[in-house]
Amino acid sequence: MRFSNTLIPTLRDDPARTDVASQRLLLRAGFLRQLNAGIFTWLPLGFRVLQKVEAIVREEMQRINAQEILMPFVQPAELWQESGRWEQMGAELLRIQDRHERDFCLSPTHEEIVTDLFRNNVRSYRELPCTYFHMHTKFRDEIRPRFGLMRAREFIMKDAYSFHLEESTLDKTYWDMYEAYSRILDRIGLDYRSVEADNGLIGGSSSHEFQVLAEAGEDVLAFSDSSDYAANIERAEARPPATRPEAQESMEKVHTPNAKTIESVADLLGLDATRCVKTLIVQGQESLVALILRGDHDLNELKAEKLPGIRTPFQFADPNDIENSLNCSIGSIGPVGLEIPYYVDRDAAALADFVCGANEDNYHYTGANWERDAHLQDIVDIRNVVEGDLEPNGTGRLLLKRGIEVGHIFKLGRKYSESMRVAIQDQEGATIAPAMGCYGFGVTRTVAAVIEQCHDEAGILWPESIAPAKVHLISVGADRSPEVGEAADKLYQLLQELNVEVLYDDRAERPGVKFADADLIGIPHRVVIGSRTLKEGVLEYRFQRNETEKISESELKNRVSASSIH
RNA sequence: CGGGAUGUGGCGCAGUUUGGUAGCGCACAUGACUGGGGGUCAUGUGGUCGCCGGUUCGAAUCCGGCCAUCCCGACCA
Repeated sequence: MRFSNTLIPTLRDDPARTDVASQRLLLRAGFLRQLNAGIFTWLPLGFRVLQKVEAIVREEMQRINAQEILMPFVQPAELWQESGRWEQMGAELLRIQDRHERDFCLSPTHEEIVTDLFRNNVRSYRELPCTYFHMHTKFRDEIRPRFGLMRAREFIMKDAYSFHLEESTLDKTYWDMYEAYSRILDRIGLDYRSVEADNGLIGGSSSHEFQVLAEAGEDVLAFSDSSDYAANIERAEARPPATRPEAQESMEKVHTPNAKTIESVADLLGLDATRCVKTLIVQGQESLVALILRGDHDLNELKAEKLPGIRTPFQFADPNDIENSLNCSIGSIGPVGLEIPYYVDRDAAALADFVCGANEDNYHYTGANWERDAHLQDIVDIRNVVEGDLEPNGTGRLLLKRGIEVGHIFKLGRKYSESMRVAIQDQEGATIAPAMGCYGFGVTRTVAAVIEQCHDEAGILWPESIAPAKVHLISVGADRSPEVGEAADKLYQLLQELNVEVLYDDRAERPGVKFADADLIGIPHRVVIGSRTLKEGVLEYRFQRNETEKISESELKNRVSASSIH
């Protein structure tokens, strides 16, 4: 690949309004261009990286005997109506019509198509279990595309789907997939964690996300400092607190003018927020419902949404409705004498002598105690864990980190096979709907995740596994010294003969420009040929941002081929 | 959808308050000098100022409408 013959429009300045490293560097280094909100063109260098990621994913899918197919991007509405998702999906599903005014959608995922494929073509239990995958463009009309590739509307995902007669094989495929994802990320060279994840509305018994650790990540993950426990904060749990201490104080009503937040109440009373209780009012199915948490804790809406009697989707109550039914405003609510049903978080339930709203504006109680002053039932876990919490089994403490979700595997169960009437006969001739698993891996997002983890001030630092080329060959001063040009051409030739991918910067640019572009592009091995080193009969070599060395041509072969084993 | 911002050559920006017919840096082209970390000088090319309408003798600038992109909140690979 000759630089002079390749579209690599590097930018001297940072593009405007890009505060995520991956987006900034992909644009600056000439890998990617944005066409529209969340829609991108991959330029030659970027496309090569993409293909490398795809190749690794493909190999690992083949290793676990998944069969590669390619399903359509434009899909008829009928299948989506059959599964019920045509109605459920909302605006995220981009709907279009053909010339006959028939409804179609751009595929955000392929459960319907693969299920239809399966029911029309697989007849016997003997063919199960089986797994199909493809790597294809997806379109999700995200409410807010952002962070470049990390939340694009059009993106490439590897999605795999498995079909099973019995749970045991689903379980096996699930863990095969788990191993495959781990291998993919190991091979790329990413620092990642697999975490227990929320299954969302799909349900099922098990779900894991593969999260690449990065500050720019949109997810928060909780890890134990001394065990394997790791979970998305959406579902992470802390060990429940020990038993509640005995009541010491008697309850008193105190005047707390204008103290409407936990912080201001705690300040006013000279107490820590951990001694207070906060009462949030949300929409229930029949009436308003209160959720009671310790003052310093945050509500986890996903956990709350799953409680009986809470309306889905989760919604906080309207402040006017609260005033009307409780006769006091949001900052003054508390469990004592509260006339609507309530749930108490485990940590709030373990408090004694606490402070809470008096259900009367500008008043709070101090020294309140459960059972004596407010009834206590429905003790639940509805808070987000915080750093330092004990992990669920109590052996270590939780740490929080941010991550980019690049993979998600889960067991679908029979949601699609039942709604779409898939029937397979088992050995006894009984007709059953197969269990399914689905396994997504964000290919384009992974490219962004790699850059988030592998870059410095000067540019990208590609791991060798997915770098657009192995060697960046730079000629310096070839335009006025023909020997330099000849030597560089010759080395370019040689490397190609050795099957080493090389980007050859043969432009008549000043050295500074070439070096700056090379730093930006981030190909791991850099070789410079100029009149100085040519005279000495050596090559100037640098690996990533290491010190420059002078090495021989045969040594270069060693360095480059040694690194190709991974 | 709610809140905030921005749209001016390929990129980054000024000009808008106070209307007078578009400018700077980079990039690009040509030439000279220079020659190992984005060099210097000279001469050039390139813009319906997001779109539509209005006010005005005259609009990038004022008014109205629309569109797009970006940032903060709910979605997800």
